Amino acid sequence: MAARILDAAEALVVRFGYRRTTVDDVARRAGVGKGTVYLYWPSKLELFGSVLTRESAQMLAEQLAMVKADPGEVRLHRSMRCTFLQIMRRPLSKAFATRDYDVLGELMTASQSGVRFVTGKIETTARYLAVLYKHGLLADDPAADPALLYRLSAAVTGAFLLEGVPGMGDLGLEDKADALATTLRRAFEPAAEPTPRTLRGAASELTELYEQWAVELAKALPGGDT
Amino acid sequence: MAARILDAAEALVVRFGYRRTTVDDVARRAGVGKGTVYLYWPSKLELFGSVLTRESAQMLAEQLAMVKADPGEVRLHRSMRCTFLQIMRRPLSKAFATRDYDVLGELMTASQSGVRFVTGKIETTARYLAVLYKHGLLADDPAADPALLYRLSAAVTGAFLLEGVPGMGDLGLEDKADALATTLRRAFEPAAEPTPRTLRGAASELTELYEQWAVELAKALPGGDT
DNA sequence: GACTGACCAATTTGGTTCTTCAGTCAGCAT
DNA sequence: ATGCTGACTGAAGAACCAAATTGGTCAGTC
Repeated sequence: MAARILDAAEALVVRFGYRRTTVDDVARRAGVGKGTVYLYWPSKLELFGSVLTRESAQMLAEQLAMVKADPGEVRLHRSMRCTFLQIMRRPLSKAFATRDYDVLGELMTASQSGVRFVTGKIETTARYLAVLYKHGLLADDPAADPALLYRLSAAVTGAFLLEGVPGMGDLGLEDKADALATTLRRAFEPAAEPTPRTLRGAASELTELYEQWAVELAKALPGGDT
Repeated sequence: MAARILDAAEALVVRFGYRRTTVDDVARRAGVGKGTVYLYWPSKLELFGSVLTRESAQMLAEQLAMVKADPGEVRLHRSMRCTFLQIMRRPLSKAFATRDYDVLGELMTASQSGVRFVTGKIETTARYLAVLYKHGLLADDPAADPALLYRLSAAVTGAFLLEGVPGMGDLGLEDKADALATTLRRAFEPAAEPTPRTLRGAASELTELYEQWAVELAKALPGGDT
């Protein structure tokens, strides 16, 4: 039930944007009464926050599968390359990452959902970086260098926000992802290639971290849906 | 006279933003009639475009002075560090770089001024990069790698646009500039330190490029002012 | 001949009414 | 009871229009 409502909300917000999507529309499309929506979420904002949360849970699951298939995927530049492509291919996440106010409206600025979603992401990124460093996959110690997280955020943010600028974007999406990967590998990773053993070690530890995070995300959603 | 009008326009736009600043206000503050403004500029948009152009001319002059004082300043990470600080310390340029729509309004999106200003900057950056590469100060050949300019834009853009995001900005301005410099040095420059001789060579060539550009910017301004 | 400010068309603003929508809750169906 | 619904309400927003501003012009002044 909750999942059906989320499906409806997602489809509508992608098509019409947050502001122009009414709770009534969502309920009708899901084939339930409006009151039912409020049985699961306290407000419109939190409903759409859940849509975002579900998207990020789906992306996390993809990421997890890729790491399991190839431990090399844990490396910062590989992981971020993949994340970049995932986000850019999902209209909602792309709207969020590129700060598309027309689509997300207040959902972007509201202190709930939107921002909490990002701060959660940042916090987990910090833990991810700590693990990478422990396994020698990061050039600098994130614990010793408070600016590291800022540097990484800036480097990644640029790739997303340059998207909205015309004239600069005549590269394919894959090319842009490669560009981001190159920058990250050189700016944040050690010069030497890691051994397969190292990668497996980091992968197993990160798998656990990801799975914990997946559980946390699932807990934030009403019902036990995908 | 043109300079006095530009001074007035600059002061007012910093304080009230483009939309809330009227041409009448500017004229009155400059102590001239409104018609006089239209003797120098064909429209409000171009008047404020000139304000932006003058700012960038001033920054270019500063940059030039620094390169003359220390040829090491031509290195990409040093140059961009300095540019970052210059822009962030000037309210107008900062508003432009951080896409502050409240201050710049249509001045940002209009096909004149704003955008032409940026495309000019990008074009010159391409020439700047070619010179750096020729002198061995850049890891990759910008002519052979069309994504290089994109990579650089993304890396720099991130530093500027992260500014508007709360929670991430608890570093000092200098720290952020250092962070940008670190990322750029590692991601775009050769690992080896350049020799003083190399730097002097690049500096003299770039000085010429900068001076050419300064002339071009001055030509775009009415009158022969600062 | 350099400069001005009253003037005009076009946009913006302020105020008012009418509509829509987020959120609630009494009641229906099962 | 229990799970769900959709009519209801106040508040926010759209639509409308008259009045005020403002970008740009040009006949006239110094």
